[in-house]
Amino acid sequence: MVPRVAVVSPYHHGDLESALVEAAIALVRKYGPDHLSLRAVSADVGVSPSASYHYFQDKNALISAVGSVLFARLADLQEEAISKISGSGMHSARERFQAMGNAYFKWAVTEPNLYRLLFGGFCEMQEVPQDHKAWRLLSEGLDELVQVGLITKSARQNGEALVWSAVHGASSLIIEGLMPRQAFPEVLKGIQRSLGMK
Amino acid sequence: MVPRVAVVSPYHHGDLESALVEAAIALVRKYGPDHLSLRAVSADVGVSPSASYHYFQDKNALISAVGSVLFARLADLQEEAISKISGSGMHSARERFQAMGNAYFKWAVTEPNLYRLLFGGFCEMQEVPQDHKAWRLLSEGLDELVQVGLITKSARQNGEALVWSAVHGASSLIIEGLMPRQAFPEVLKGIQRSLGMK
DNA sequence: CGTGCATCTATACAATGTTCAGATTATCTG
DNA sequence: CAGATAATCTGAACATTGTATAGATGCACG
Repeated sequence: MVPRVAVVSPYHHGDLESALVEAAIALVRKYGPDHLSLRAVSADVGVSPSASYHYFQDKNALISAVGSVLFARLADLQEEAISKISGSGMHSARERFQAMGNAYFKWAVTEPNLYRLLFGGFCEMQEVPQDHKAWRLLSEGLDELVQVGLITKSARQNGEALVWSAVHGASSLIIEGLMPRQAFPEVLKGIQRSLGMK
Repeated sequence: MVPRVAVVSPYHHGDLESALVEAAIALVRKYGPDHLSLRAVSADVGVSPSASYHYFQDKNALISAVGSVLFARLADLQEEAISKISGSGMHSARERFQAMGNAYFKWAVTEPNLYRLLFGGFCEMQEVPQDHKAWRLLSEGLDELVQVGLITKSARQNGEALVWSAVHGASSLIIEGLMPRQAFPEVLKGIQRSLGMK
């Protein structure tokens, strides 16, 4: 028997669930989604591998939890980028729209492993999140472009699909090395042409 | 010196390298890129797990080999779809262009696991060379649109980036369940608007 | 104070990637 | 055509992984 004195780390962690998620994010960030190990996550938190099964059914469940956290954070980054541009005219509306796309792309290239986990089929995201912040931001951004008269109402219709597809596609192809980084601004211009933006 | 034809010998396989690649493709197709097992691949071919290390440095090398095979096959499918549309007028040029995008998308939705392996960061791919069939088809398709007068020369500039980004992005988002299938035709329309296509 | 319950540990098991020594066969040399 | 040499494959081994099960631990509450 080991003499048991005052233990530094308590038996009950207190907030193990989110601690596991954060540790998983850190490990995916470093080594990629396919090299995420439940045991390494648990060890980083200072807990036995079995402990995580109290909060997540299996490894996939943890990954899915990571996915929704990351998706929310990406939306936060976009919102932050938008909020830095004030004004209500045509100029600032366009800049806000571009800032949204740039924030998305910037996150992809600075955190390719997190991006892969989020959009690479690792986490099961079943529903089309119409009320998700990311979708709301895009939708409201398009609405603003209509309101300030930069695009027509008919060009705006279903604009979300084209915009998200092009921005996501370019980000994905670029971080996988299939396209040069310099292509992204061109894609942004193409999106605006597609919307008939002046 | 050249390895000879496949004489059915229990010990020497004859064409193990490509047999491993084909078996890997079949397994990825079924179970996804992250559940590909070297041992299962070897077992399917009827060979010891160690045998594959004579042809591939490690699991990643096999996956990368699978990747370039798949990329070539995707291009073949696109070429086949294009070749089914004859004629040299504006109408057939547009149809060929659309057929290319549709073939890409169709492959993505019918083989999501292969698509994920190819574009999900599993295989280390270098920047797609200008002389790759997939790039050539896209490039020539855009050139044809200019030649028949469907788009202007200036709108065509760097059109590859926007087209590939949008088609790839839509395919990716749709197979991951983030976008409804029905959004793809809208994206195709958006691409044509972006090119100023009549 | 002690009883119940949520939380965490220990142990075990099968599967995986990978290495290495050796067995088996094909090919070449004399 | 025989024997040597190189190419190809096997077998066993090791560390690491996800996960299941049984038991230990400590908190809240009677």
